[in-house]
Amino acid sequence: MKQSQLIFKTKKENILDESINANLLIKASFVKKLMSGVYSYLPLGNMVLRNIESIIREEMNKLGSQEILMPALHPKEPWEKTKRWELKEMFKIRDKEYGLGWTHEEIVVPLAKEAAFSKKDFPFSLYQIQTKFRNELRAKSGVLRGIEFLMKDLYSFHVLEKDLDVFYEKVKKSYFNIFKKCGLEKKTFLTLASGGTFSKYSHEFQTITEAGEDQIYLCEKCSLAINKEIIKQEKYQCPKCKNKKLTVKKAIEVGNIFKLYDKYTKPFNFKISDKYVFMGCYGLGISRLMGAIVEICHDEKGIIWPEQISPFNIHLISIGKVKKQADKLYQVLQKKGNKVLYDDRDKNTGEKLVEADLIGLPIRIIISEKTLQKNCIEIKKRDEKTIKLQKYNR
RNA sequence: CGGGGUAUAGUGUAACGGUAGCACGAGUCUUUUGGGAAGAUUUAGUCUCGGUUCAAAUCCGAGUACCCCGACCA
Repeated sequence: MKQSQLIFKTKKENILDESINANLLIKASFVKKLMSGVYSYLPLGNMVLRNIESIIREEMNKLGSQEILMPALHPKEPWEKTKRWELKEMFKIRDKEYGLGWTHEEIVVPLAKEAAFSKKDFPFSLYQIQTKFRNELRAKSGVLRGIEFLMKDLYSFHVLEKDLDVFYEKVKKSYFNIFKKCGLEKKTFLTLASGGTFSKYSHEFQTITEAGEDQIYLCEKCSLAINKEIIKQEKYQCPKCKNKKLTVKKAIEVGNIFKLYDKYTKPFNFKISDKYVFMGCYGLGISRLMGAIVEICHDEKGIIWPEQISPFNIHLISIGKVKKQADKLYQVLQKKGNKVLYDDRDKNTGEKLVEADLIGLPIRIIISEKTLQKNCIEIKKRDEKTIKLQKYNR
């Protein structure tokens, strides 16, 4: 894509009173804040979301899960069955007869019940990538905590409890594959959290960052983390290896998985051979992941996108009067299968370089009169300081 | 949802109850072209509703929005 055609341009001014992710994403025009906790995703930001989605889809499909898309607009009745209609998370609209979905157990359980009648149908799982609405009265921290946000939610159904256990463990692994591709693997920890009334533990996936709103207690021995709720029950020791030296860190919860057992299959009377179906749910905040990536992957100059997340892999920048040669190089790079953002604008060099660092694509290629004199182009990785010259015959 | 604060142009700010100004940004043109360059020129604002007053950005009331602390959450 030619940068001259990018409608939303980077901003020079810093945004005050905002988190790092909001400042950088707004400044580089990946997002635009519409109101507190609600953002528009502009072309570059939208590309990032799509990239995160495709990483997730790949992993979900490996789990054998099938993708569906449920409505965001829900009727009151199923929520009354589970006694969750009155929870504060629900945005109620149209004389409070409809609600905007903040999770989808109430919709997916009746859906699954209609489809699965015999033991042969099990186990199975369904997932969706969809906009959720959650009536947080205090949205903050940029895209880390929206009242409207993009989420992947996966629901699994099992006749046997041990099948639920097996699937649950598979999801854990699959989530770590996702975090790895998102460049968050070193900072993201499996965290023990309360399972609510129906199981001892659930698991959160917490990414360590100063922007995080949670505190986790990290066991350096077995890299398990424990959240605030659990730490008191466990008397300040690691439940796994009994280590008492725990480090407190600020973190953001990017995912949460629960064994729900029959909590939601019971109210909807979803049974196979007279026993309630076992269920698990597995959430992953996609827009929140985007924010977490920015919080982790940036320097004082701007964002440093991990390869698989970046909207483009190459930022081609022309300096000076080399339009013909640069246009040609743009074509050549694309033909080799690269996704290229081509800064073809007639702008001051400094501005182009500063903007490139801000936007944060993994590889920067410069073509200028200077490099062409040596029959070269200049290649620099965003996360490295060294500049390499590479032979290039125009 | 509890507590506190703020509201003037895209952003940041100024104006005693008496002419809404400055800087940055953005647009156009020219020059410049290896780290947000220079000149010329243009653009745009008092959150909403009500009250007090000869006169309100300024004082008062209500609403709304935003920010901060807490609670909750992907």
